[in-house]
Amino acid sequence: MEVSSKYNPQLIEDKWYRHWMEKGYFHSQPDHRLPYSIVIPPPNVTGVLHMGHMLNNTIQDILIRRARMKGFNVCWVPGTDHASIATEAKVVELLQKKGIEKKNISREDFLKHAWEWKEKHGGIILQQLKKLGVSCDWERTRFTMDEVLSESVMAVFIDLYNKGLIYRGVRMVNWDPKALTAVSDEEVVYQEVKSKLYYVRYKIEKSDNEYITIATTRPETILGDTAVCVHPDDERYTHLKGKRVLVPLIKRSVPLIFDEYVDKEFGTGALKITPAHDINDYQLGIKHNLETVNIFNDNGTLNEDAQLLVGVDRFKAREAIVPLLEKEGNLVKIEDYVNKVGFSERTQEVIEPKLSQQWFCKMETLAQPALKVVADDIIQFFPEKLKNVYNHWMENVKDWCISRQLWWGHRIPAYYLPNNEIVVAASLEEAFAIAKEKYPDLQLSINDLKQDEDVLDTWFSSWLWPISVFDGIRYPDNEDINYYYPTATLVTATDIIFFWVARMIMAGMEYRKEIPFRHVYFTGMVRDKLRRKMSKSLGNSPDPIELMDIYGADGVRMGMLLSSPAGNDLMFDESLCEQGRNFNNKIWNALRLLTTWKVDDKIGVPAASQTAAAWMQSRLNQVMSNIEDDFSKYRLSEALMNIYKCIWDDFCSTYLEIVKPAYQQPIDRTTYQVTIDLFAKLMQVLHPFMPFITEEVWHALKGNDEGDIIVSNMPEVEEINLSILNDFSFTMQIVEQVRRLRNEQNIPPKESLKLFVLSNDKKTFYSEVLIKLCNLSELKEVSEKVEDSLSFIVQNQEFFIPYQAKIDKAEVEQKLKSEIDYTQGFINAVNKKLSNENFIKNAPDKIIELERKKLADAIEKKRLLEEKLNNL
RNA sequence: GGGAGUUUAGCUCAGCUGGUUCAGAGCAUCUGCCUUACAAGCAGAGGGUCAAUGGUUCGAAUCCAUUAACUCCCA
Repeated sequence: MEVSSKYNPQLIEDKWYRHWMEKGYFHSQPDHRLPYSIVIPPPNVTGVLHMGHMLNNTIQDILIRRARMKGFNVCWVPGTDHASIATEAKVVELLQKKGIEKKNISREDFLKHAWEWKEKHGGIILQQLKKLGVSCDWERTRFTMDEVLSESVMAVFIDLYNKGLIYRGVRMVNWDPKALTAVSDEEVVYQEVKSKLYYVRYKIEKSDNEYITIATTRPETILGDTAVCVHPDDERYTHLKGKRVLVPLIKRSVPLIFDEYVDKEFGTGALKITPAHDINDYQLGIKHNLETVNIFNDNGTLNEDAQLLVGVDRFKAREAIVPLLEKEGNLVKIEDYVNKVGFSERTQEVIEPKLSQQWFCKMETLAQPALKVVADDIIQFFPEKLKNVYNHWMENVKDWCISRQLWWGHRIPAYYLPNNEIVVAASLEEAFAIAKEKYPDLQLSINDLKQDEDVLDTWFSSWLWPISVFDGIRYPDNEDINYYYPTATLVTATDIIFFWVARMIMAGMEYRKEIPFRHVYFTGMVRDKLRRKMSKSLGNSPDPIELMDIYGADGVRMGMLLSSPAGNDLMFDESLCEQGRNFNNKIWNALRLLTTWKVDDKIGVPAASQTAAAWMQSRLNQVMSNIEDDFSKYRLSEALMNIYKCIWDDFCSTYLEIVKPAYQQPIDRTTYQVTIDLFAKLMQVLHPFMPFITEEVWHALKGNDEGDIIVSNMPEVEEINLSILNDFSFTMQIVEQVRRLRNEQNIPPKESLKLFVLSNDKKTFYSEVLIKLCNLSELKEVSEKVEDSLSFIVQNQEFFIPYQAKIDKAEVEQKLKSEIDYTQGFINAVNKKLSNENFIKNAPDKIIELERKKLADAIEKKRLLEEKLNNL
């Protein structure tokens, strides 16, 4: 049969994915086996597949497939989250294109459009993931707004409210004037921007012509100033104690206050205070009992209370106020300045600190158990260093603003009564029943109850994910949750350690009294090779689907994994995928070689093949044992590199070259079978990394009767014969020397050579392997040096190849001399060490013994080199 | 401003509780090969003052201190 010399992934990947699905291998039900479960970090319904998902899901699939082959009952739950802000923004935009304004339609109509959008676009990313080969249990696909998950969110809200852990209050929140909603502290991204520092003078009230000059980056907020503050120790201002100042333009009289909060060195040492529009000012306002003047509308324009520039956008106002101040003569100067400004992660809009009524979740009591399980290593982080980050946040945790002024999401189950009391309940009817009982005098009708207009932060559903996907909130004792929880490993990105990981742990401890996962594997950020984040706007992110078309899913999986230790950013480069593709091709060609072999039952096993098989078996076991260790430490790229080298170098370049029969010659039955078994085992070890090609090769090797590799049993580590490994490695060192000399002397591989060994205290090597790999016509021991030959030394054993060499005597002499020098230097160093009394006294015997052996070996080596030099 | 982390070959990274010739791997580079599985390949080679300085030690890439550069988190 003619098989292409180039591997073509297109032909097989879809086929095997369909096959696995048809066989139902991805689906899991609780049974007697040990469970191994993972919940996917739910991608956002607005998203399309990007390189971060590729990395994250490749890792999960590797863990899942390996666990499956190790006999666990494996369950990987896929799903998506509803992404309040992002989705609402998309839907608003879509409606705008159709000429519909959100404010002109009802909540119900808006939600209809949103659901429509979700049904149409929400599943794209999961479909795309299938091409990558992910073995998720698709029958369990969940969405954070599914009925089960929504009811879970409601139940948790009500429960926490009843426990007093959820409250409503006026706080300074991060307001997104574009999305018209509050966002949490974690959703604010601080970035350095070039701005200006404006120096403005405020007149001292009841003085003739005395002023105090402040510095500010936000002159438009002057209109909301209710104080000016200086440091109590600042001598420049002590004489102003008890005075009041006049706010420019509006001439509002405000107190001059003294507080240590002020940095004397910054600007003029005098700070204007706007409690409604800055978090620090707000706190000072409370402390000093200041008035609060809110000058902004929700959309960031100035309101009536600003008195000036009413209706003007805050950034326009910043420009517009300058000439006004100038005209009034109170603008002292303007300087260039760089400061950090908070942007909304979702809309990129500059965040406006704003006082508003919001719902909060108290964190402190929830944080305690969550801190402890990580501190005690009941949950382990990979890499461990992220424990620090986690602890630091948890120890300083602030209450979580959980309300969002949006429609798409879980509507807060709080109902307001005409007397301004609040009832929290799962439904209007329940709330009504409670209200009636609580306030019988009110004569309530159900229409008197008004539900809160806001929805909950998306993370308020995500933090329940490991429980709610198994319906463990509504039915805490159901079979699924009891079996699959806690999950094995969470694979996620470092940047959502607070958003998500920390809160999931809190929710787990609160609602299951148990951790949600044992291990957390943090992936880094996928960057381009210039270390820039991959982003749509930079256009530096390759399209994953296209990549898989070019290199195959297996190739891309390898590319993702090659250089991504846990927690490290991954500098992605397409050439990594190319390496993956090349590896696939290598495997493919090894398979092609096997298919060309004719088996002859009559021939015996050649000695070289027997040796090669024994060695390869030990070697494979050694590699598998290393991989076992790698996995226990989540060193996945190391594990992949180990199997990569084992297949390419050990199996293909060495083993196959030894057992390969001469051209058109048959192979013996035993070697053939051993080779197939070895190859199949290698495929099993590789399968979690490269599911498609390994399934294909497995079937080509074993036919279809032995089942599929995906559900085969991962081979166990068996005996590792170290003496075979050592002797073989010595043998290969000899092979390398012979090849090197061939290279140097331009001796073609087809020309056979003789090799003579000087028989002194000889080390064991495999002559049959030497004969085959070096193309030797003769290999024998000699008692004396061989004249007219090429010679080399391996581990103090001298070898000769009779050959009329074209040798540059001077060059060889030079080389030998420098090697002798190096060896002498080494001898001196070891001697010095050994003659040091303190070394002999303090070092362990084992080390001293080693040093003595090093010395003896080096002396012998030097003797041989000198001999060689003399013989030239 | 507070905290954490990183710095080893051209690139991306290993190097555990100091001790084998410990300075490693993959890729890239160079040289020679279309050797009947594979040029997406084969064989071989070169390449590093382990960021800098000082200290501890018989012995430091590894431990400590200081400095520098970069990265991230928090305010």
